[in-house]
Order: sequence, then C-alpha cells, then structure tokens
Amino acid sequence: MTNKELADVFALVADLLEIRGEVIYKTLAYRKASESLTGLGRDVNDIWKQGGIKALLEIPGVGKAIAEKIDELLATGQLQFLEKLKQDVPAELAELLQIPDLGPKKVGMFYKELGVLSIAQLKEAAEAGKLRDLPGMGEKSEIKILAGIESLGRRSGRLPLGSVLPFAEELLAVIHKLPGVKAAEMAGSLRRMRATVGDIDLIVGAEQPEAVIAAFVALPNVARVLGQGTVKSSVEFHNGMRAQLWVHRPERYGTALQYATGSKDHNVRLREMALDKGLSLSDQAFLKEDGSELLCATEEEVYAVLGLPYISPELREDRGEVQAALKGALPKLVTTEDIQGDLHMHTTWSDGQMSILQMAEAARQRGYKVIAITDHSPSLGLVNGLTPERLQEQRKEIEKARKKMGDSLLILHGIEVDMRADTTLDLPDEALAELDIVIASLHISMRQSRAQVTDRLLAAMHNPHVDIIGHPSNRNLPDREGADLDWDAVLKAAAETGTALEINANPRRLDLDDVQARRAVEMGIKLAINTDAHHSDHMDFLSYGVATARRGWVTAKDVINAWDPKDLLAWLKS
DNA sequence: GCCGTTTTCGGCCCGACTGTTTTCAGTCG
Repeated sequence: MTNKELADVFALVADLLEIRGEVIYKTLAYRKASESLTGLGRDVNDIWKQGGIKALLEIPGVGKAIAEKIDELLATGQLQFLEKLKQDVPAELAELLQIPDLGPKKVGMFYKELGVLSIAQLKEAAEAGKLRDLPGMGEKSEIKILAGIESLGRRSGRLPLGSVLPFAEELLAVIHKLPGVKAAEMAGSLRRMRATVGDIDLIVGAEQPEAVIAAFVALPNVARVLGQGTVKSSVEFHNGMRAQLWVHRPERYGTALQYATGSKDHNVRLREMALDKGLSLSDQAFLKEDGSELLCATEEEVYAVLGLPYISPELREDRGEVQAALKGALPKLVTTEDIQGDLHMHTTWSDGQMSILQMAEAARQRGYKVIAITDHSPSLGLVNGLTPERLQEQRKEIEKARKKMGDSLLILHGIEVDMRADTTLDLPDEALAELDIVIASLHISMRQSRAQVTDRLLAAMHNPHVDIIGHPSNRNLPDREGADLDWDAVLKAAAETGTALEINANPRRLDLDDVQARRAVEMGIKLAINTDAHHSDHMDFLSYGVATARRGWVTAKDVINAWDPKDLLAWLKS
C-alpha cells in the first residue's frame, strides 16, 4: 500500500467513527494521522521494512494503536478494526459527509431513522419530505440538504492554485475599493500558496464591518449568498468558486489575518505558546488573564508578542517553522527577484507557440540574464520533437538570436529529452554532448511499477550529460497523480550525481512538490525553478514555482537559476 | 487516539452562523 492508500483508510476510519458518534478526539487523531501520512516525504513501506512498528511511532500523529494498524495493513492489506466498524456504520455513509452543511450527526441520524445509505436515497427522502419531522430538522434544513446535493455536482473539490489565484486577485482588487475598507488580504491555503485550494478566504480591516459585508454579498458576480452575519459572510460566485469574507476592525486586523491564514496546526502551536505566557490567542486579540485585551493591527505584532520573528505564510504548516523561529534559524527564502533566468522553455521548433527570438525578447524584458531553449526530443511525435539533425538546424537559429541579443541575455541551447520506458534516453549521447544544458523528463509509461519508473530516473541521472530532471513525478493537478517513485532512491541519486531537480512552476504541476523540495535541499541537492513556458506569457508562472520552493524552505543558494550566470555555467561544465 | 522537561493523565481552539429551538445543537473553518 502507498502512503496515500494508508491515509485514505484512516480518513475513512475517522469519518465512520465520527458518524458512529465516537469521542471527537479519537476521530481527530485518525484524521491527523491520515494527514501526516499524506504529507510525509518518505515511503511508509520503507520505514516499516527498516524498523517495524517502532519506527512507525516516529511519524507525527502515529501512536501505538495506529502504528499497529499500519503494520497490519502493510502485512495483510486488511484492517480488522475497519471491517468490524463497517458492520456498525456502512462505509457508504462517508460519502454523505461530502454534502455541504451535512455532518456526521445528521448522517448518522438519517441512517438510523430512515436507513439512508446513499446520496440518491437521501435526495429521495428529502424530496418526499421525510427529513423535516426528524429532531432538529425542519423545512429549511430539508431544502438546504437538497441544495447541498445539487452543489456537489457543480463543484469539483480542491482546485489547482493557478485556477483560483488570478480570480482571487481580481476579487481582492474590487474589495479594496469597497467603501470603508482600510486593508484587505487573502488568507487561508491560498495565502500559504498550497498547490490546491478549496475556497477563497479574505480578511478585511474596516471600521464598519456590516457595511462591507453588505457590499460584498451584493457584488454582481455573486450567484448565491451562503451565509451572512455581522463579521463574516460566505458566497458562491457564478463561476462556482466560493469565498468567505471576515471583517474586523483595523486595530484587530493582525490577529484576524494571522488566524485566518492558518494552517490550523500552526495556529494550535501558537496558541499553546500564548497559553504558556498566560495569554489566550483568538482571531480577535490576545486575552490576558485579568480579562483585558492586547490588540495587534499587524501580523508582525502577533508574532512579536510570542517572542517570534515574522514567519512567512508559506512556512505555516507546523513543519518545524515555529521551533526554527525560536532558534532564529528560519531560512532566508528564495524570492522571485532572486531568479536570474528560466532554464526550461519551448518554441515553435516543437510544441511552443513562439519563436526562439520572441522568447528571448520576452525574457530580456523581464530582466532575465539567461534562458535555456529546451524543446522536446523526437519520440514525443505529437509535439514535433527534435531529431539530432533538427537540433543542428536549431543551433543555427540560436546563434542568430544570440547575435541579436548580444551581452544582454545569455541563451543556452538545450533539450528536454524524454526518458524512454526502457530506461534509455530519447537522443544519443553524441547529440546531448553538443548541448549547453540537458533536462531529462518523464512523459510516457508513467504507470510502470515503482522499481521500473524509478530506474528510468536513476539511469537519466547517471548519464553525465543530464543536468536537470524536469517535473520529476509528472503529476498533473488536481487529478493525475505523479508516478509512483521511490523518492529515497531518486534523492540519493540526485545528491550523488550532482543532478539538479526541477520545481516546475506550471500551476498544474508544481513538481517537485514542497515536501520533496525540502528534503532535497536538506540533502544538498540543487534545484531549478523553471516555467516550462510554451508561450512568453507562461513565464508569469514563475511566482507559483517560487512559492512552492518557499514552502519547501528553499533559499536562493539552492537554486541554480538564482545564481549569477557565470556560476551557473561553471556548474553546468562541472 | 495522541502527546509530554511543569503532565504517563488529562488535556485536545473556539467563535460565527444557521435553524431549530425557547436556550441549544450541528456544522464549519
């Protein structure tokens, strides 16, 4: 079983326990373990094989009971505890929790009282008016459930960051202009720049919260108002996206923004620290023991009260950032300004939309000092990949572009060479040897076994001409999972061979992800943050790649395209 | 069920909003 499959089992256990009405903290423990397994950089199988149950206990959120369950699952593929649980609470019921405004208590009640097992049966019962007479239910609740079921069809769960952020930025610009708005910012996972986000969280500072909320829910692209109170409201827009807005008075803006940015676990950590100092931290203020409030207008003040330096939102995942902050050991995170160039882009020579010169011009306008032209290799027939012969021809055009750009931009001639299913590369070594830079990428036969697909990456890294592994897992957000790689082996080989790993900045990729990027820099592996642009506009993706790197604690010295081009050239030669 | 140099037991965030109630339960973030 993979980490993901284990995590899914424990998430299901958590859902079913919750429906059964188990103590909430037991439920939370399973959910926490599930999340911990999802975010774990290492393969649980390896940990288990090397150290058994004892080693499993080292995983955060995994104690004796859950470690034994992981052991059972990995040994037998089954979990007796879950099989027994299913006899009480049918597993299908977990699906009903997906319906907005429907939680474990009501799902449990509908099952017990009416035998409702599926969304279809629930819909039938609601339409027949059978829900309204149950305790705590009424006509409105029934309508709400039907609306929730309908919205399930429209909504697609978590969306890639790249398809939400541009809309959220426009929305924020509109909110800034609403009367009485003193300050406004995104919060939540969007501000932390997670690869996928569920909805848009917004915080506003204003003297008269209710007026701002009234104006917000009246925006023309609001399709439905999901909730509206005196400090908080939530809406669904015509494009299906949802946003929640909290409005606080400006003197409370810092605690509010900090609170809403999360993550939940990061905030729990801060509240614990606050309690140690005799303070209770909420979105409103620090509450002192004598009942008086300590207000923070900025996030910096919140952290300062706790004796901490400011912690960037991208780091706020409770992955050791608070401990590092206490020690003054937070990394100096890479920024978009650090980036000197883009080392992965396509042109009309393969599947790009612009010429070499057009891409070069665009790069120069962005202030870049270096680019690499890296079109596809021949086996990707659909994209008109380059044969050794066409590479020779392309070289001539690169030369022309170099003359045109002069000293203002260094143009490297490269390739994105495919890793074939049989572990060979898609171009002969002689062809690769003539190029300035070689990216090797996985595109086809991703569903090979872990051993096979990992071997392809290892083989590529051991080829002396390969400089960078492009989008290592080849994931495609939000749906296509990456290849089932043995990350320990991949990272070890990258460290040994001195091969850089790419953080592909395309928001559908963000690959390496933040977790593996962090492991990579801890192992001294170099990274490249590239956009894989197929059009000059795609160079804008850079900020997504940088955000992913920042989430992975990456500093400028870890990133080869944040170096002075002279140092980059020396590294490529070595 | 997990966790811990103040704790191996007793905590585990807590307030807003809604819809049902007539003071509160369920859901959400």
